[in-house]
Amino acid sequence: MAADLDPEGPVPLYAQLAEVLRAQIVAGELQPNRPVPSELTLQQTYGVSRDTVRHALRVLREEGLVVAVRGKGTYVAGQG
Amino acid sequence: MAADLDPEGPVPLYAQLAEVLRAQIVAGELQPNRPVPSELTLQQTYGVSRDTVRHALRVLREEGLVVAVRGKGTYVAGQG
DNA sequence: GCCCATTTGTACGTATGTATG
DNA sequence: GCATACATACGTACAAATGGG
Repeated sequence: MAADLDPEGPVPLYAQLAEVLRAQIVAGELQPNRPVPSELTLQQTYGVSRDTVRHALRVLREEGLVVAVRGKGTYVAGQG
Repeated sequence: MAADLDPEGPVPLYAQLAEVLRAQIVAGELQPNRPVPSELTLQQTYGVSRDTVRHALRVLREEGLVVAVRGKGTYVAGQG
């Protein structure tokens, strides 16, 4: 599911996107040690810029929910 | 003293700038509860983009060394 | 080893919004 | 109203790492 984001709302787009992805992780739609959609895919899926995508992913990285690997992708964090 | 950054070196500009500012804070050249130079000033002083300046400041914020206050400035963290 | 596509990382430019003074 | 300053968000380009052919 790609719930639309609301550019008009008070919540920044990056925060909205982070929340969407966080929910998918918590719900198990995105599984541990499996890749999150690429930045390009997320851009196209949600109609936002890469800056916004990367800001959202940064939030999730800081929460320890995902791990980015250069040249490969961004993965849902595993057990450790 | 505005040590030049090295765009050719292996260390990212934002990391170099963060290190310069961190050193100034630790050395007391930038004092607690006093403002760090503005993003614009840092851009001009070091000849880097706003993104680079903001990235450097974000690093310092995450380290708890500075606190950004919207509409005012970025301040060296105080004791409490 | 080399080229190429993909993906994340870094860097810069610009515009607009929001808050303070 | 205006200037300053941080926050968000759009765009572009190139570098670096990975993996397939």
